Order: sequence, then C-alpha cells, then structure tokens
Amino acid sequence: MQEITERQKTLLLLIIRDYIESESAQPIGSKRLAEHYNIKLSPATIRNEMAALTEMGYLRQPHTSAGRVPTEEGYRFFVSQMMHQAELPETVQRTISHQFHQSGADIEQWMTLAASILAHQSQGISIVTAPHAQQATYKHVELISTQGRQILMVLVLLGGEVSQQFLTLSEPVSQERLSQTASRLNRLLVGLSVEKISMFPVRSDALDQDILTLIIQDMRRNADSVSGDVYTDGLTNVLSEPEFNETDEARRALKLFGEPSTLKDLMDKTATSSSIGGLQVLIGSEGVWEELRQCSMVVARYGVPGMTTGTLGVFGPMRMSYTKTIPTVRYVAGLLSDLVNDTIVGE
Amino acid sequence: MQEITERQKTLLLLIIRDYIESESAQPIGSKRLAEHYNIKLSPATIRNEMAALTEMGYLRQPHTSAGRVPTEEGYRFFVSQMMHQAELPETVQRTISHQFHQSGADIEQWMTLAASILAHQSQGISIVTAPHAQQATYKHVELISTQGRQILMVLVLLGGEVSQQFLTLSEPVSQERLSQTASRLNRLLVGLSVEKISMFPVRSDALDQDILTLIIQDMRRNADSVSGDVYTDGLTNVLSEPEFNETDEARRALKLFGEPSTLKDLMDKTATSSSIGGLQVLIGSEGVWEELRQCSMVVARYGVPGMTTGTLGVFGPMRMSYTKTIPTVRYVAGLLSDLVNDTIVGE
DNA sequence: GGGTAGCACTCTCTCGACGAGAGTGCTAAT
DNA sequence: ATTAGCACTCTCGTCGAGAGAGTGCTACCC
Repeated sequence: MQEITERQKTLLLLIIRDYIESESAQPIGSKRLAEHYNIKLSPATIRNEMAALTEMGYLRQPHTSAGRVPTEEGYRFFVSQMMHQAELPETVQRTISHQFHQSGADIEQWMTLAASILAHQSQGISIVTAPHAQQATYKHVELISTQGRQILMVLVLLGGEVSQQFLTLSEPVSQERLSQTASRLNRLLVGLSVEKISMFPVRSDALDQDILTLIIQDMRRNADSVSGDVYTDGLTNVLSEPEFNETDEARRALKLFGEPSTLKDLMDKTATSSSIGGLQVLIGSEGVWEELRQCSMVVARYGVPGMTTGTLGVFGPMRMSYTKTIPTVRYVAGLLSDLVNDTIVGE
Repeated sequence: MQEITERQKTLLLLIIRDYIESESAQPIGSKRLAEHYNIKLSPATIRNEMAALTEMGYLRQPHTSAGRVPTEEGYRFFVSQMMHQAELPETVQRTISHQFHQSGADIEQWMTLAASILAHQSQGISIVTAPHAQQATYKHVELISTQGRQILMVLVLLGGEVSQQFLTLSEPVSQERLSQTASRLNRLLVGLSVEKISMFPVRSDALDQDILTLIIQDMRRNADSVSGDVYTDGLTNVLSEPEFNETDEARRALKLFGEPSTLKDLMDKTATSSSIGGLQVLIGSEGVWEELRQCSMVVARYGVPGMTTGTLGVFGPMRMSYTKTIPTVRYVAGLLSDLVNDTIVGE
C-alpha cells in the first residue's frame, strides 16, 4: 500500500470535516467538494484521489457510484490529525469557566453542570462520574434516626466523598444512643483504611457491630468501583441524528443509557486505560459495547492522579463533531481537575 | 342523541379491547370482529351498530371505508365500565407483594421497586413520588464536615423524610463545632413547624444563623411541593409502541421525561385533584401537557391522608392496556399505603 | 506525466399508475 | 329486525420510468 501524499491528506480531512458538518449525513461527492471549497483541482482529479483513499481504507462507498463516506480508519486518521491542534475558542472557555464559578461550590452541582455543558456543546450524550478516592480512608460517620426502626447512616471518607445508606434495625433506638455510637466509632476509626477496619475484633455492643459491618461493606463497595456516582445529560440529543432514525438503533442505545449500572460499567471499563490529562477517543469497534458499534466516545480522566479522580466523556454517533467535542472534553476535564485540586488543598 | 343499547355497549367494549390488545394498532373492521369472536351477529349488523357508535362519538374512522378506532370518549367509556370490576389476578398480587417483602426496608428501595413493577406490568412509563408529609415539622438536623469549607446538612422531618444539602461556609469549621451547633439547634427546634421556626429572632452566633436560614429554606421548599423525590422507570417501553414510530413524537415525549423537574411538576399538578384510594385516569386532552395529547395517564395517591402521602402513576399511549394497568396501579398504591402506614405507626 | 474534459454507465430516489385487499353504506330480501 | 349482496372508496405495496448525482475510464492538453 502506498504512503499517503500531502494532497490526499488535505483532501481526506476536508471530506471528513464536510461529512461531519453536513446535516444530512449524505455521502460526499467530488463535484460538490470542488464547487463548495475553492480548491484548484477539478472534480476528475479529486475523483482519482478519492479512489486512492478508498483503496487505502480511509473512505468507503455505500454503493458503486455513490459519494464517499469515511471509514472507522478514516475517522481515526482525522482525529489523530486534529487532536493536538484543536483548542476551544477563548470566548467559549470564558463562558464555561464563568458558569462554574457562578454555580454553587458542591460536587453535585459541578457534576450536573459539567454534564450539561458537555451535552450541550457536543450535541451528544454526556457522562460524568464524581471524583473518587483511589483508596478509601475513614473520616466520619453520622447516624440519624429517621422513622421507627429505620436509620440513615452517612459515611464521609477522606477527600470529602459522602455515601449514605438506610438500614432497618431489629428494634427502635433513640437518637441519643445513635449519636453516642457514632462518636464512639469516630474516635476509633478516624484515618483508618478498610483493611485496618476489617481486622477489628468483634465489638461487644451489638449496635456497634452492626454499624461497623455496614461501614466496612460501604467502604469495600466504594473501593471496588473506579468511579463515583454517574451523572448524565443529553439523552435526547442523539435522537435527532439521522443515524438514529431507525427506531431500533435508537431504542437499543437508549436502553443502555437508561440503566445507571451500565453507565457506571462503561465508565469503569474505559476509564482504567486512560491517564489524567490524556484524552481517549474510542471510535466504532474500539468501543466496549457490541450494541454501539456505530458510535464513538471521547473520554478523559480528571482529578489528582493517585488520589481523587473521576471520568468524563461524551458519547455520540461515529459522525460526531470531534473538532468541537474533543477540545470541550479536554477543557472541562482541566477545569474539574483544578476544582478538585483546590478543594483537596483547602483541607 | 340516542341512548346506548346493551348490545352496542358489548360491541363497543369488545372493539376497544381488541384494538388495545392488537399489536399493530390497526383499525378494527366488522368482518374481523365477527369472525374472531363468536358473536351471533353478521358483519352487516355489526356495521350498522358501528355506524351508530360512530354517530354517538365513541368510535372514529381514520378515513371513509376504513375500520373503526376508539375516540377519547370511547376510551373513557371503556375505562368507566371496567374500572370497578377489574382486579389483579391473585398470583400476580402475591408475586408483587413478595417482591416488596423481600426488598430492603427503606423508602428508596420501595420507590424504585414500585416504579420497576409498574413499568414492567403496564409496559408504560412509571412515575412514583416518595411519600411526603403534608406539613413539615422539624425533627433533627445533622451537620457533617466533608472537605475544606464544604459541609453537608442532613435535615430529618417528622415522618421520616430526609433532605440534604451541601453548603460552603466562608471559613473552615471543625466537626466539633458543627456538632455543637447541630445539637443546639436540635434542642431548640424539635417538633416545630416552619412557621414557628421562621419567627425565631436572629441568632447571635453567625454559624447558627446561617444554618437556621438554610433549614427554613429547605423546609419551605419541602412544603411547597406536593410530592417528594421522583422515581421513574420504563422510559424505553413506549418506544416500541407503533404510535411512537414517528421519531418526532418519541423525541418530544422523551424530552419531557428526561427532565426531572417536568416529572415532578406533572405529578404535582395531577396529584392534587385525586384522593387516597381513588384512582384517576387522564385520557388524551384531559392531560396537563399539550405535547402529550395522544397519551394517557393512570394516577393514584397513596399514604395516610392528611399526613404523609405520595403519588404514583403510569404513563403510556392512549391505547394502553387499561385492564392491566389500572388494577396494578391500584394494588401497588394500596401496598405502599400499608407500608407507609406501618412505618408511621411503628414510630 | 500529471491534470482535465467529456462521456457512458450505475445506482438511488421520487412519483404516478395500477391492482389487490379490506371495509363501508345502502338496498332489497328474509 | 336481521342479513346477504353489491357497488364504492380508500390504503398500501409494487412496478417502471425518469431525474439526479456520482463514478470510472479514455482521450487530450500543457
């Protein structure tokens, strides 16, 4: 196979950009290309080059004598070319940063805001996972009586992660007693890891023991998953894409995203391989899910490496606007990293 | 307009049932009806009666010389007829009840379970709101330091409702001081209503005052909305219905349901008019939303009247299986009422 | 030899015609 | 009152023709 020439490269990028930006997802033809952009080449020449690019595997014809459409390989080439240059326009950067600084200062709001911004900018489905400590270290527990035998346990880990769980005791317990138990456990466990806590001898007090077991279970669960809670937005964005016109396609994708567990799984799987600052683009069959062969993801990790990290990404059709999505994901990831960094330092 | 005869009534119910149960949502013709069910009437007679029913406004022809389709009025008649007789098969009742007793004992699990059961049984979109006290009465507050200046406030109301909010203080405060503040406020406010708390004089301690303001704000917000948190399931169910084949329809509906605020609004609006034990069926234009003219809802309230109540319902195409949905909604509402009742009594 | 104009060919998409199928309304007969 | 028969209407799927867009190839030009 021949090496790609400079002219072919320019042409290929132009074709893919044109295809992505077109509303209709129609194949791109040589005539249209020659007319629309002022290249100093005739349609015939373009056709020859197109044939070469098809030969090389970057383009594809839906049928003989139709225009060309990028292949997965073509998209990858496109992404690899624009990856390092694309930068978000400064005005957009300012708008986004402004929104963050105007929002409240708690993680939940950051997450929903990030998800909303990503979905809106990229016109795809955004997925953001809350920052999550690499290893769980006990900080504080609070036990709150809610109703009858039901109580609420709020567990705070070092790094500020909060998890909570309802539980039902075998008999009603007063708030006083709960508070005592909580402060007893707090004195005992503060600053310890799951491993250390797991090795504690059985407590004489039954309530103590119950709560302790629950704490361990909660911390274990926390440690098992790579990411925290999942936030998502823009589910309906993809419905307007022509690719999803066949209802079947759409249904399958939405079914996937309807399940929070799937989302978490998705993020866990894709997250592990990428590093902070780095940005990963999964195109078509590179993706994890069989059902989503026609789609792409742009994923990045954020946070403080080795301590608290999270994942964020955008999911969309393979024909998504990488030129817009990639810089946005990168920028928001940077922003969240800074925010996480600040709160940890502010400790 | 003529009064409806007994024979017309039987025929009408048969037509509507057949139409609802058909996969295809095709208009029902006289021949098919006569063949399929063993009525002792000829197609011609059925045609005459159909013409009469069309005249009365219960049926409609999509075009001259097509079969008949129920009108909104027809559906209403159908529902009013089967409303009082339909009872969930005992086996199904047992299965559902079993699932509830096997699940955990906290509200969150009940809600998701209820939503899941409703969605699954009715093949529609289910919406369930958490039980919610009619008037908010303070019970307990807990302040937990999470990270730097960020703290988490957990507010428990009488009846067991828990609401929480992150807030950022102007400067870091130790957990000890937070605990002291919390217990001071707890002594002061326990058992009081929002109104009484609002009339408290400004506190000398700045932290006290901040938290107090937040508590009032939280309780007010709580009192404003008729329902608690919203749980939903089965979003993708309706996508398979032929009515939603036009992607546009589907997109609009899903967009609505994607927004949690819309859902809450929906429930608030529909909930107010119905009473515990009663069950409301909103068909087509009776509904609140302009966008959902083609759809129906089955809604019921549950809980202890005057104290803690919630709403649950199923949303689907106008052609939904009322025979299955109505008893299910009624049964689950009863089940949740019992559960809420039990936990309140167990206080 | 690279670039270009021209041309025949292929494939899709749209539109109208047409016939099959299903259902109706009416009339006359039972 | 019910029913059989019949003419009529409307939809839906199929088919074929023609337009449109694009290609590959060949011959030609600089």
